[in-house]
Amino acid sequence: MREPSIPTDEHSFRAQILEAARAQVRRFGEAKTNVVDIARALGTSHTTIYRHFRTKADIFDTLVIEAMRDEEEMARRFVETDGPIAERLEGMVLALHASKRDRFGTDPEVYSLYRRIVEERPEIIAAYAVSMTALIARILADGIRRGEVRIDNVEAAAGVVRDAVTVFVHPAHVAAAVAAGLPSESMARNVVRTLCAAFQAGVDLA
Amino acid sequence: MREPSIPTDEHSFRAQILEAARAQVRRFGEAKTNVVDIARALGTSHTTIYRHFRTKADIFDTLVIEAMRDEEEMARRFVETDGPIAERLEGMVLALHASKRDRFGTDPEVYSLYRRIVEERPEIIAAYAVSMTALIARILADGIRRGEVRIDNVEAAAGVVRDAVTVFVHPAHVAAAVAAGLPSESMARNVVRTLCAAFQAGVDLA
DNA sequence: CAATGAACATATTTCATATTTTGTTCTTGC
DNA sequence: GCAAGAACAAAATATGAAATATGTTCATTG
Repeated sequence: MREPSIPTDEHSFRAQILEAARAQVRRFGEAKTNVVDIARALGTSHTTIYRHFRTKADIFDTLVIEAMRDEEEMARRFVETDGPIAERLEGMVLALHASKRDRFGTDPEVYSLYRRIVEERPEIIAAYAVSMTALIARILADGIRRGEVRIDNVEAAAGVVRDAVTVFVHPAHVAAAVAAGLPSESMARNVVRTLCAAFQAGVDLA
Repeated sequence: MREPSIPTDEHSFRAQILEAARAQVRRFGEAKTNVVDIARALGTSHTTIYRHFRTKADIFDTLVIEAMRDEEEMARRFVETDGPIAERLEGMVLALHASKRDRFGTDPEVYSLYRRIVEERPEIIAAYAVSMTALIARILADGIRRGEVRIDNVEAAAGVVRDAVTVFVHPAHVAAAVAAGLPSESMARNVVRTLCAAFQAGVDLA
């Protein structure tokens, strides 16, 4: 047990490093962010940083993984809510989209760090996809229980939702859609409604 | 009228340049492909190339635009075929996916040129999206005529199909899916089936 | 003793300069 | 006269030395 007054307790100091790194990226961009500067911003030396993170890349990876966990948490709220699954799925997809759009608008530098890492670290996005598919599956299972939908293969149906809405949630697409001024919200709503209509009518999936 | 024996007739020479450029990219990659080398491969000087293309970027853009036109042509075959629209849409999406997967496998260097240009030239992909949406709309309209589906807003429905299958057709995603060894074909089939089930049951779209 | 920072080796980036490439213009030869 | 190439200016890129950043080791200090 460490003294609680010392703010360099393991977890909170890690969090401080991550926050400092994010602030640095936000203000100067990823390219101009180095470990020494992150350390200086915290009033320490870079060696100390390396006692908490293996490499600089590890810091950035953790930043992105945490952001994804936040998104999962946000998505989970729609799993744990009551109500028609059409509304919950729509809410979930729109929330995820809005969150990306927001990040892109308010923190472009941090967002482009996310984009780069998502692009070159497939295992991170694969894990995210697995979690998200599980959350969608839980909503769909609720729909079956509530008698709202008829689905013979919940796993496959969840995969369908995940794939069909990827274009509204994937960082690269969101950035492109914002730049192009597309009405992503209504496009996403249409897709989710169509999927739900299918599930209400019943689909046989492989 | 030029002499038919001379192979440097306007259209065919443009085509030759494009072919030489593609071959150069295929063998040495985009980075090591320059206009002088393309010219040398054709036994001419680079000045001659510039009489047919405004810039080097123009050559590459044309290469990509032609590839997209080929894809449109391929997709158009499914518009002009008879049969249940579920089969035609599925065939179209799987064909587009297979075509990308194929290019990626056999011509990785050329494929990565496509990817780069698609990423940084939104207007090219926007035009592609418009054409593709129109083709999808024609298939859906056929479905209405044949009494297979009930759709109040064909344009919106075509947009839904376009967005939902983007993940199986977009170069970046196809590359990632191949690398990850995902069963894209069956995933795509499931999405298309779900969409068709919805259209058969009837959907109201904004 | 346990955490920190100074000192260090290695990798990466930067910066100035040389070289290549792009795109244009002018000349040559048919 | 007109298509093609030589010659050229401007832009981009390669090169190599200097500077900076990353990651490790080890001595220090509280």
